[in-house]
Amino acid sequence: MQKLTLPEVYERLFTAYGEQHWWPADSPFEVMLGAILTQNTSWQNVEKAIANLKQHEILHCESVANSNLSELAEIIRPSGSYKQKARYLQHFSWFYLHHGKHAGLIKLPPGILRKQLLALYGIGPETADSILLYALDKPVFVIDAYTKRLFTRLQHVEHQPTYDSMQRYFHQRLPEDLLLFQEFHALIVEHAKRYCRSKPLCTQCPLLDHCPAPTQAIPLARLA
DNA sequence: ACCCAGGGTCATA
DNA sequence: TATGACCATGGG
Repeated sequence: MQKLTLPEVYERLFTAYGEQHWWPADSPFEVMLGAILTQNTSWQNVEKAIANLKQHEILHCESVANSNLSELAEIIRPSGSYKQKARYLQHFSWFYLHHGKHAGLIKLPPGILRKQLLALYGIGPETADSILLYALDKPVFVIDAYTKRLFTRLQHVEHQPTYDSMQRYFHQRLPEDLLLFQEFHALIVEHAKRYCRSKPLCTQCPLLDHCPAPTQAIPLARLA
């Protein structure tokens, strides 16, 4: 059993699952809010929160920035951790309203912009990179718990890799291609949904013959 | 009843 | 630096 290269893994996932059409949203701002709302939360619950925001017609940075905090919290309640996330959304919306949307901040180099995002309350590395990749079209690879689990399992990295080391691994081995980065991460998530702990890897897994212990699930919590 | 979800912050040692 | 508690809804 020899190790698959990253392009080979991508090819297999793409062949198995096809285009994923990420990120599902009507505007870049909706992508940004979705990236915050989906923190440790199923996308199904995020959809409910976004539907509520649309129904109240406040899915704009001016509206969220100026909304009443407790009312905003109730509107996004289905997404869980709703009081925290209401603050996150409002902080981000203020930032985007005053420094992003009309100022030239989003034209800054990705590395500079990434630091600006990371300085915001409620935005960590994965959320920042999701915003950069899917809302602002910057070629930045997104690392999540699924990515860590899969590529630990495929013996590309050691146990408990850090976010930055994992990201460097992908950046060094893949061409800097926006659409590739967008599609690859979406495919990893789709793969994880099909082969998660409750649904062990089976004979239809496109990576089965290169997985050393396919039926042995690694708890996500151990890969944080 | 438990575990998890397209994480992040904060207090503690 | 490295764990652990906490956030909190909804589905399996």
